[in-house]
Amino acid sequence: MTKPQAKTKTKIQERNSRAILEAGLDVFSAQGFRGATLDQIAEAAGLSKPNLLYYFPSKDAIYLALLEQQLQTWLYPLRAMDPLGDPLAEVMAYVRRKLELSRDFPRESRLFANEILQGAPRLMPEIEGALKRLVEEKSAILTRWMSEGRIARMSPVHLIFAIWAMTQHYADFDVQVRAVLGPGHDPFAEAGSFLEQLFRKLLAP
Amino acid sequence: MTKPQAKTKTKIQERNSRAILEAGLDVFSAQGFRGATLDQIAEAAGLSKPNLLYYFPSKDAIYLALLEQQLQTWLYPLRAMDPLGDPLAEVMAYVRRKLELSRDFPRESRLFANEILQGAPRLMPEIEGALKRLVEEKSAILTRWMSEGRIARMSPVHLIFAIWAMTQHYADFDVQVRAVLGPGHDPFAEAGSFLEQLFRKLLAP
DNA sequence: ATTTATCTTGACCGATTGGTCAGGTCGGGC
DNA sequence: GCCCGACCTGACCAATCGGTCAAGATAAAT
Repeated sequence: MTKPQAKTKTKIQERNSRAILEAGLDVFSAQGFRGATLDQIAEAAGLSKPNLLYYFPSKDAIYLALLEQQLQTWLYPLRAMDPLGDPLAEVMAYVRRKLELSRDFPRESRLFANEILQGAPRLMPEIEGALKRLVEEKSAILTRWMSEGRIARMSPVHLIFAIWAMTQHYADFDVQVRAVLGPGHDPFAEAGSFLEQLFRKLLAP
Repeated sequence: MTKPQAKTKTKIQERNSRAILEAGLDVFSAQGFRGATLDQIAEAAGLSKPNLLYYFPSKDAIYLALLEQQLQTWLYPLRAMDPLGDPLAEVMAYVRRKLELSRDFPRESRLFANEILQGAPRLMPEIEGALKRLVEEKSAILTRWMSEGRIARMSPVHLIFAIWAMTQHYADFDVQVRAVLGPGHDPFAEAGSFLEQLFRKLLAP
């Protein structure tokens, strides 16, 4: 009777919802929220606009569903940093995983970049809440490792910022990176060994 | 008889063109090209929309004028890197100047970030031309310094990318940086000493 | 086979978009 | 005072925006 619910989805609901989110990711990540249009998303999803609005009540709902859906994936690598592991190995693994995310999910990276660039109007609660707590938790671990002399002493939060900045740069500014490098380069492979070198040197006590 | 030309501007032309570009910078940097509207720009400039279009023929023209106007300022710090100077001091000075640009001109930084995020449709010629040549020129200098053993050996282009990524991060993702740091922090001051430490250690031969 | 809930669409709506235009106002030179 | 070009505006336009709706097509359950 009512609009499709999350529970007990039919095959068609499953397929079309997925197609809409996939199309929305394409369009929102490339144009930002305001720049994207329902017509673009509908066409990319292979649906008519009214049919698209049969599955999601509004443009806003699609966008919010995308942000929510991708946030956990995006934070996972930092969550995975193990307080019991070897400090250098843990940080390097984080850098590597974050760069892999940039390489394999550049649209998701640009989706967040667009949102934050425009003041994070819809993501601010998550940033001030879950993200801030996660950074504080991992900062405490980094600080402990530093005071134990296992990695060099520095601001742990700005270390995390540096990892974010440099890995996401290769996703968000991909066209600039490729244009400046010119043909015959593999940006992500080169970035991998460059960042390996950079952080290994930086973290050495 | 014709529309106002660049040459022999009247006082009013001077004042209104400036107000439009200032307002356009505000709106375009906050909303991106597609998200910005002429009404928003006109209101921010204190002009009516038809009057705004008396000074610039189109939305596109305002946007292009802004990109062009700011590009030189944005590239200047890299241009200023002196091949005859002390390698470490020159690179550190570049980092410092780039961070100052992020601090003092965050709107300009976000304007470019928005443009490149969306595939640099209007800036690609400049990126492939002037910017690429500039990076190649400075990369050659960095490479020479490295082979002379004056700074550590690494990919010079990715070193430049790292400087861009980390300094612009503090402008483009300002709201995230402040939200995660919480109150009682001066992001740019902290970033200054963090980046000083990072690059000094990285560049040490 | 018929009912019933799910799925899909063309036509449409008011609001907003970038942009036009005819005509009005203003200020400085004569 | 008058004139002329620079400056400014209300009214308007076609296109596009996010979203609605009634009715038709399709599939699933009985």
